[in-house]
Amino acid sequence: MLKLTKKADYGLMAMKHLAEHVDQGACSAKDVAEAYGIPQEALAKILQRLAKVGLIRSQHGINGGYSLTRDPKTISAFEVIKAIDGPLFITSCVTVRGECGQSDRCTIREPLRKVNESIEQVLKNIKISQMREEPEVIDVDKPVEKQEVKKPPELITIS
Amino acid sequence: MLKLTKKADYGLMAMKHLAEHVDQGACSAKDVAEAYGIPQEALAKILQRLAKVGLIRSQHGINGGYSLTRDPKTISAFEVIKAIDGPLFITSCVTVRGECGQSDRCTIREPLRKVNESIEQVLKNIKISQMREEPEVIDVDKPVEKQEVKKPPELITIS
DNA sequence: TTAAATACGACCTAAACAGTCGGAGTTTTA
DNA sequence: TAAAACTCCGACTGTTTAGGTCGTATTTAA
Repeated sequence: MLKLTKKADYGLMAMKHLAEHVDQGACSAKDVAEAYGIPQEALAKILQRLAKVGLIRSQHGINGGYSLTRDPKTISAFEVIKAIDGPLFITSCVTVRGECGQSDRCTIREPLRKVNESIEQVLKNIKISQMREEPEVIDVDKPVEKQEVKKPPELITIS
Repeated sequence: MLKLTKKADYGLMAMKHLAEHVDQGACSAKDVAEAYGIPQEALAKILQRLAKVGLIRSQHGINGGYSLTRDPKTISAFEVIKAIDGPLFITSCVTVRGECGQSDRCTIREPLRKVNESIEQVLKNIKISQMREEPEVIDVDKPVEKQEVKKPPELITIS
């Protein structure tokens, strides 16, 4: 279905939360979990993985928690997702060795690899600091004309 | 993990196969399955779904099978994947109604929706007729300098 | 020392994925 | 025209994986 896991979702939310609270020291997993209604233990495990790869640092004990190690402007969604879900491949065929389980000549491997690269670039280009909820409300019942015209700089090309 | 299902993989392979054999009438599910080592019945079901949405037409009886209904230049990977796996959303939050199960204010919904749109565009821009295996061999052991510079027109921007 | 927090592993449940089976519908051919 | 050969079609079943829970150990500040 080509969708992100919930863990990755949670991780992105947590990273954004940490980015918005850099001034007030570390945030505990409990705080973040309660803020968004995420199961505490599940989030804790995610934060541990983010800490393991160095995206955030952990602080034990009272008033401990997690805090960013870098400027949120420099942290991409790709890094976060990769840390949580592992390397993301659009298809099971596309591995490092490029071995297709079923057939020797899966004829669509190379084109899909390019698509994969494109998606990686999209995710690499969006930073934690950019992830702000726009106040725009999208009403699906009353079709607004301008709704789809609002993103001229969003330009995608594939060779 | 953000990966395609095998069914979508199979579907794309089959569509490409049909595109390459438009001149010789319909191809049976058996033929396609044997050509790529795909379980026959599994592929049959996929082809059925593609037929249901009108991307291909089915023909019963001897010498029957499936054939494209449109020019492969006009069929995008997005259409095929959507027909097989259903509407693809990068995150479980992003539904039509935009309701996040856990929390009322999942603060990353809008940014991820944009990413989702970008990925859709990538998949819409690649057509079945374009999916050809390039002869270029990528050797991961011997790092080639030019390897990453080979795609200047592959340009992606996100606002 | 105690309370509050992370760290880490094992375990369980539910849902989606991957594949299989028998049945229904067409076309051919004798 | 009727049976046989070939194909599509839809329901069904195992297996994997994601998502979440629990328990315990470790660290730190008050």
